[in-house]
Amino acid sequence: MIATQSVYGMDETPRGKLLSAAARLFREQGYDRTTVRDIAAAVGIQSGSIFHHFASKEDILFAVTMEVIRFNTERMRLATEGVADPEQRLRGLIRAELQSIVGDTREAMIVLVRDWRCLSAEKQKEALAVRAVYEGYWMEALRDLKAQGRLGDEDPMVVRRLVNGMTSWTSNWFDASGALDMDGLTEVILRRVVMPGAASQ
Amino acid sequence: MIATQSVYGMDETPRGKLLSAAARLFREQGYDRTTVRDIAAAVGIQSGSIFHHFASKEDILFAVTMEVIRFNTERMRLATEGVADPEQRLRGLIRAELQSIVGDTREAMIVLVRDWRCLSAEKQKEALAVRAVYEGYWMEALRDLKAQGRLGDEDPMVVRRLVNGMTSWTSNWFDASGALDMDGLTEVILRRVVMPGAASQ
Amino acid sequence: MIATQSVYGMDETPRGKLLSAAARLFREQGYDRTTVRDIAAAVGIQSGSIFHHFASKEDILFAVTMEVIRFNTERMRLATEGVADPEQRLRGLIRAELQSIVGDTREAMIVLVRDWRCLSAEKQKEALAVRAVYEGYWMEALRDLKAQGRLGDEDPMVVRRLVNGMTSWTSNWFDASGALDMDGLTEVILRRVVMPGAASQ
Amino acid sequence: MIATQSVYGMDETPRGKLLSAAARLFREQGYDRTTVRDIAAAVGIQSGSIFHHFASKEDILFAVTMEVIRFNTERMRLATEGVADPEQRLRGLIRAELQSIVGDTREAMIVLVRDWRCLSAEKQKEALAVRAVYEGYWMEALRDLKAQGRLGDEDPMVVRRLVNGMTSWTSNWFDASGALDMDGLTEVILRRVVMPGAASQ
DNA sequence: TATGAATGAGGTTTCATTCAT
DNA sequence: GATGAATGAAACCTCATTCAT
Repeated sequence: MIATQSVYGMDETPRGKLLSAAARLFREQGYDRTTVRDIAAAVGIQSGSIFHHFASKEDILFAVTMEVIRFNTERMRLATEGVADPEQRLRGLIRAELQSIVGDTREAMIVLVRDWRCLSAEKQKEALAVRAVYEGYWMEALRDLKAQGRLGDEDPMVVRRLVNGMTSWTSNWFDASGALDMDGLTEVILRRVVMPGAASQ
Repeated sequence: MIATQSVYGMDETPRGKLLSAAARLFREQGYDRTTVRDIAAAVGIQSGSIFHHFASKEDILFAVTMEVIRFNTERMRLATEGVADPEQRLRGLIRAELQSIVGDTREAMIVLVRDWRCLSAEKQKEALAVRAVYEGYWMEALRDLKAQGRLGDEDPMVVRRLVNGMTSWTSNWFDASGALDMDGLTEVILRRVVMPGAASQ
Repeated sequence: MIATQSVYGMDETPRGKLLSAAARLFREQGYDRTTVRDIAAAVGIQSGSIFHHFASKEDILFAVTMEVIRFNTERMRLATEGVADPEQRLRGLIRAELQSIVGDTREAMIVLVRDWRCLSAEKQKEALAVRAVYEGYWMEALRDLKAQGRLGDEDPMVVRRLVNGMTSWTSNWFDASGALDMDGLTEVILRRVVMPGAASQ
Repeated sequence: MIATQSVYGMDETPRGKLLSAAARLFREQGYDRTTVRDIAAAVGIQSGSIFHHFASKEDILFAVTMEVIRFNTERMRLATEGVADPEQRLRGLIRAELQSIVGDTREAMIVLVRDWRCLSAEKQKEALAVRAVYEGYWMEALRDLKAQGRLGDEDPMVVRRLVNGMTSWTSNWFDASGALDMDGLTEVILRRVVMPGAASQ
């Protein structure tokens, strides 16, 4: 269930190495405080050379954003495809979203949320279009769950937002080496969503 | 239950007006992208004059941070004081935290979360010390609730973090003019925490 | 007849000193090859300080352009006002234009012609509007001269352009310390315009 | 009388295409604002490949300069050879110079005048040496004309410079599709030079 | 010959902060 | 307290040129 391949485009090419380094630096220092010299130094080239790969600093942020959205959208697809039971699908989505936020794409996800506003309006729009597919997987599972009466009276959209809040916030506190592991946390969050007494898979 | 007084220190004094303007600008543009000239212009003075009120730009961010933490800590105190039933206390805390995030201290709360890292390590530490009181109210209520068996098997600390995620994230989506109002949302969140079948207020 | 006051705006203020230095450097090296550091160094300030006086490097070029157009337009006005005879007016205009090109505003005039294209389209338009008054003095004199039959069959507009070519080009060859002085050259050019046998002043 | 062959060296070879493209771009944007990438893109190669044809960017400007000087010097030779009457020779020279400035070598001639200073002192000297032949044709004709008394008291050298100004400036205003064509303009300029009452062709 | 990634110096501009008035 | 010119470090980005392939 856990994606093990590396993020698309963050490979061993010069461009891929730049993206990985940029994601890490953006996460550590924030987009505005990371200089192109920082990024260049992290991969061992001169700052001017960056502009053979990206048109501007913002373009690097955009690339990081798009790669991580695409990668995690694909992860959501894999987490739900062929799974009939909506609760099971929801479990997969929560688990996958946690994985993206505290696991392999951790750096880029934090950047995505925090430095979103550093993208121009056009680029935000472009990224949102891709992001819509991602949210589609969630809404489909939650609506199915509601149809089965396992969401009580709650609005699936509101539930999605509350879950999104719970998962996003884990970047501020979750410690993989602590007592609670990712599977355990997945179940805790799932219990916040699915009605306990209700019928199941 | 809703605090109506203005945030301490964000009054009609020159200093207070600077803080209000800074909070708004920081929220709109981010701390790094807001210049001291922007802030000065917003209150009708010259940029050099700001340094008669604050030692540095970072000091303005720190002041905004401290004011909002102190103000909201006081709000938590008021929301719980004299309330015996832990569920009722929790309801008050959720309601108050939502108020702080999407209501009167909205601007500063977003800044607090997003631009936290722009504070020096020392200032972060100082702010965290004050913040501890705030978190104390939450943990007390949750532990009492657990003692009553109304939290199931969940770890109160984990629950607090999930709730914090849910409330914080509302800044990204909650619309006060929508179908769901703040009291309604309070109940939805409360239901994610308190066991349904269990005895109550 | 010769203007002796200094060019408006190129005075002893910081801004004025910057404009004089910029005009000289632009003339010597061209606009593109002159750096703001060059200009700043020429007046003994740091490069960043330039931007308290001008919004951009192009703005400096624009200021030089506008000052010299305004100054020389005023010079044309003085050269013709109260002079009834059109040949005499034309003599004054030629003399004044030579003065502007090889005399006191020499630096800026060369810049005006050569680096004109470095101005944005909007700024070019704005400068041209002011320049129109300048050309008005010429056309008025030449049309009066034609009405007196002292221009033969020539089109006054074409004559103006040929004169403008002759005067502008002097910046490439005229040597004030040579055998031909400015008054002498004025007469030579005037003879290229006014029909010899015709009646005169 | 009008040269119809293309400028030497600006042929269909890679080098020739580069020179044509460079002349056009230099004219449109100025030498300093034209990048080697612009030039390379205009002929469909990569910027690095330019340096197989020219040692440096300045070398391209120098080549454009030399080609156009050589080509127009040859045009002057053809315009005067075998013509005995000096006025007739002068007419040919004016016509040929206009042709070079507003006709076939328009782009390069504007560059020659405007970006002359972008050449190193050595290259300027080398180009001037070739240019001397060109000016020789003019001085010969004007001295002969003076010897015939058809230049009045004017200094032939000064007259040459005034004519040069008139012809050069046409690049700023002459419109081949206007009422005045190149032959008409030739006569207007010629009348500025040759004494009217004097004997002629 | 052609490519295209890389260089590295240098360009314009920004901006928090200082300080004489 | 307020001003506003000045600082000076540092930011993003450009671009002629090189060179391994």
